Amino acid sequence: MTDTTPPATAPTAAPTRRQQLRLDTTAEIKRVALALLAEGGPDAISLRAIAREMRMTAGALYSYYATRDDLITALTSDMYTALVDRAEAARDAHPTEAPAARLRAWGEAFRAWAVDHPAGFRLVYGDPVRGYRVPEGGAAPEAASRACAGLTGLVAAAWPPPGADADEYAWDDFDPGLANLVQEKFPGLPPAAVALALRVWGRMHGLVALEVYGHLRSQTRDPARLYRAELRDLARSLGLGD
Amino acid sequence: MTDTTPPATAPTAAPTRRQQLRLDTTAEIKRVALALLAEGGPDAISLRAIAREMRMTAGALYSYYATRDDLITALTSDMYTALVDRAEAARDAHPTEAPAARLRAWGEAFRAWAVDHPAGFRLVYGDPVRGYRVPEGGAAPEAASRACAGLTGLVAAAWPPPGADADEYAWDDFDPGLANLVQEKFPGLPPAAVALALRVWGRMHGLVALEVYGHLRSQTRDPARLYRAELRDLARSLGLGD
DNA sequence: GTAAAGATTGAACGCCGCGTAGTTTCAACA
DNA sequence: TGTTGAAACTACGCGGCGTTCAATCTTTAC
Repeated sequence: MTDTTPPATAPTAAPTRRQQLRLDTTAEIKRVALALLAEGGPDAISLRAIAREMRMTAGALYSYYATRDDLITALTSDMYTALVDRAEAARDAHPTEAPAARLRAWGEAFRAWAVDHPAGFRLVYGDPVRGYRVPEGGAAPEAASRACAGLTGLVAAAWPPPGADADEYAWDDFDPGLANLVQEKFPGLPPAAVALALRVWGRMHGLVALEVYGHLRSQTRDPARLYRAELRDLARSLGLGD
Repeated sequence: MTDTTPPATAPTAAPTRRQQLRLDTTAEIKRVALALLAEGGPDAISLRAIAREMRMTAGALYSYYATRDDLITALTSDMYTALVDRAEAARDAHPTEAPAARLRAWGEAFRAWAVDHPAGFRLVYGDPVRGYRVPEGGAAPEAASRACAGLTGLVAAAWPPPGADADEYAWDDFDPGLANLVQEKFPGLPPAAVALALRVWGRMHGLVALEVYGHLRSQTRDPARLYRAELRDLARSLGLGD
């Protein structure tokens, strides 16, 4: 019964059973960490708590993540990517001919995700975990670029907006990566569109951040309604019909 | 030389030298805590760190604040009050006849304060310190009400806005305290104005929050310019001339 | 079947936090 | 001058954290 042993000619290509288990455990660590995050906020993510939840010891986790910050970084990337995925999907549920609907869908998805995952929102947009230092590169900046590009696309569909921006912007007013991405995907679009996209981002972010951090709930009982009105106003200000 | 000793008829009214020293120390504790906050963020506020800085021991601080949370509460109130003070002062530097200038001054002051005191901004609007539970009443909610009322006043000066809100709002859609305050200060103003004020708040908050948490600095090199444009747009959307 | 490689343990280290005693210092007051 | 009482100090207790390391168990490979 040993004649069918797979040839060891491709030591790295074969997904060994061991590697599979390793992947599963890695995924479970992240899943547990996210659950802890959702329950107790960013500070609840501790290696010991994760290990406790998984009936392991804290030291064992070091086989999977070299350090706690690496784990946090992975979590942040996952959350950010999930958020952008959801926003893009919501946007793409509407045809290109309905730019207003696409814009509003993006905004509503942004808020819905934040309300569904308040701790994730804090992880991505708020104070990171105590003692955590944000690394330079990685997947999180990539997700941010995706978000900016997506918003710029929504702005591009409405370009030029009615209130013509008298301000002049240059491409090097922005992050080179983002500028290149936009110039490539939307040729002919002026840099002022990126500025407008960032403002749109801020406008979508404001009410959601206030709500997630509990500052709206003590003032009004229906933040969703406020946000809907804000999005309607936003689309209108971009010259997109209702 | 003892005949001029102040009469001890008012034992509680006389600010004893001892009480004075106590007040001074209390103030110094807050000052040191704010310095730590500015340097190391909200999590840097610990009784031990404060005591270290003041060449004291942590236990001694318990003579001044019953618990750490009380100190945090006091700090938050101070910061929030300072923010609203600054916004109100900036607004009042312009005459009532220039509502657009008043609105923009409020917004610019809001951002300027946040950029000057990023840690304070996080303390007020972001994640509070680890393990800290926001108390029910106190000065912080009062400052929030002041902020809302101030914004409502700015909205009232532009009422009704051009894009007539078709939405109907009722007074009990909002916090009773805020509703009463607004009805008292601006009689005749419909509740929809409060909704608009909250949206204005969110709009001012969005870009500032992104900037303070570092999400804007990696995208553009001049957040102030974006914010200025946003405020201009905001005033325009309220029907206030430039 | 056995030996290598990997995964996991358990204990330990060092650090930090909040909060509570009991004791000592020292300035204000009579 | 002696008394008093607040403020500060020392010393704990308790808990949690990230991280390391030798030893042990388990799976894989030959």
